[in-house]
Amino acid sequence: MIDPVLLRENPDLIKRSQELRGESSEYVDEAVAADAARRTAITVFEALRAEQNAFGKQVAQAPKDAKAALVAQAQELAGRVKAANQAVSDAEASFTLAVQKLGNIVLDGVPAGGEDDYIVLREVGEIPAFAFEPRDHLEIGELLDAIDMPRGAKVSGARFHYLKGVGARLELALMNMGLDRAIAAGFTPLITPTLVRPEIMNGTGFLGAHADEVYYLPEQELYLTGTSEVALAGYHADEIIDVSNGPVRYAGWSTCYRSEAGSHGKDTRGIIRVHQFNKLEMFSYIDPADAEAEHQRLLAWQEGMLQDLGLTYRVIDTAAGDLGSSAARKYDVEAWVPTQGAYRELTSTSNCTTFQARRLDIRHRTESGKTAPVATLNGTLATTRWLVAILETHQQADGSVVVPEALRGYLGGLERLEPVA
RNA sequence: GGAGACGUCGCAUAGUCCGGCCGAGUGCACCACCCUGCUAAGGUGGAGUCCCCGUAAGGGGACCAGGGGUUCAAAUCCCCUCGUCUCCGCCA
Repeated sequence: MIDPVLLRENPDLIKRSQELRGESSEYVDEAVAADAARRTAITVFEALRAEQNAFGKQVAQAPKDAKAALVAQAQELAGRVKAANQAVSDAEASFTLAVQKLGNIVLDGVPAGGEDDYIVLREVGEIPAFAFEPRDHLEIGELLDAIDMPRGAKVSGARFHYLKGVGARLELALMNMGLDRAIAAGFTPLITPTLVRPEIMNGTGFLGAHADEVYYLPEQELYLTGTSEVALAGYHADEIIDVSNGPVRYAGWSTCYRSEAGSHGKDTRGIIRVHQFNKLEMFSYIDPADAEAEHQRLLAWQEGMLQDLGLTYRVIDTAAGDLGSSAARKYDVEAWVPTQGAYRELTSTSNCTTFQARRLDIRHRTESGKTAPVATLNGTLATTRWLVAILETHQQADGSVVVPEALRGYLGGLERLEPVA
């Protein structure tokens, strides 16, 4: 949620941000008006309530014979208080509705525009060349008996898969490698719930633009999370946490569920886009002043993973219109996928500044002793999709795959994945 | 699934039966000062969160798990939801 004080005092700043996102700046005016209406309603109600409170004391102290008359008088006042109270509730609901239409304020330097207006910050590594016709990840996965799509479909439907044998081991190895690095960097591992209550799902902002991609269990009113970010952000909801000695960092390990509504026909082959996958997610709660530096650190850890896995990648600064409502800036690291001849997103790291924390009511105590919202940041350290780039990049003519050195320790020293005869 | 108990200001509790003097007492912990010369105790004071008005000083409102209701008035009475605990049943 946008800072209401900022909305009041500097609506133009928010309008500029909305324009960068390609969204209506009229929402800002609506929110400002709703805020004014809300405050007026509060003032009216509080004056009446003060009167009622004073009256109540009189009634309590009045001698018995005078009480009846006073009570009769108070009844009329009570009616007005009730109406004013209802007016406040209505005005607050309208304000919330209006302000929730506003996305986080985009940081300086974020490119304007939509999905295709990203800026490439850097390309790292050589585009791999093959002396043979490279196989795509699914073909390799099947040669290795590592990925089983047909049985995934039989049991659960399209976009479900089994990871088997070295495939299963490879994913666990990758996750463990990420986890070890996260721990070394000061992250506390956290295996999170993947079913969450509506208020948490809403608080993290995923019921906005992503609402149709979210699985929902109406019977028990629970949402399946598409990323552990939801449970990680919700972890400290309604709390005042101590970030005076540096960020509070968690590495969340969870299965993720995405319905992928609206992406029919896209990436239907293999495990690039599936309904269920695993992910290791970094999450930081931090003093807002340090958020941008932390964002760079998260990005560096992500890049370190890609580099040590021998993957070729580029880093993009996502355009404002492609940010998602909570993020003020987002970097994607995209790995080269040889058979697609394209970079595909493997990680994403977002700086949500205080937007998400304000919505979830996560605060810290500033030096002056006041409370203020913290900043939250998140970034992917490993996911199932990485197997695509690893398998394709390190494949050999005979169908085997060389295991990147950094991963071998997590596979019992295995240096090469061999096709199953 | 059945039966019951409970949810109060960091922690522990009082208050709820019999509504107003309770935004709320006490203990511990905390902060400041004082006292004491010894490793701990004593004294005084302070301190919650959120919001509104105000340049400010200050004033006002809300908050007793959450929501709704009764009432002139609700921590206290009624209903619902959530959570915790105990017992029984069930358990791939």
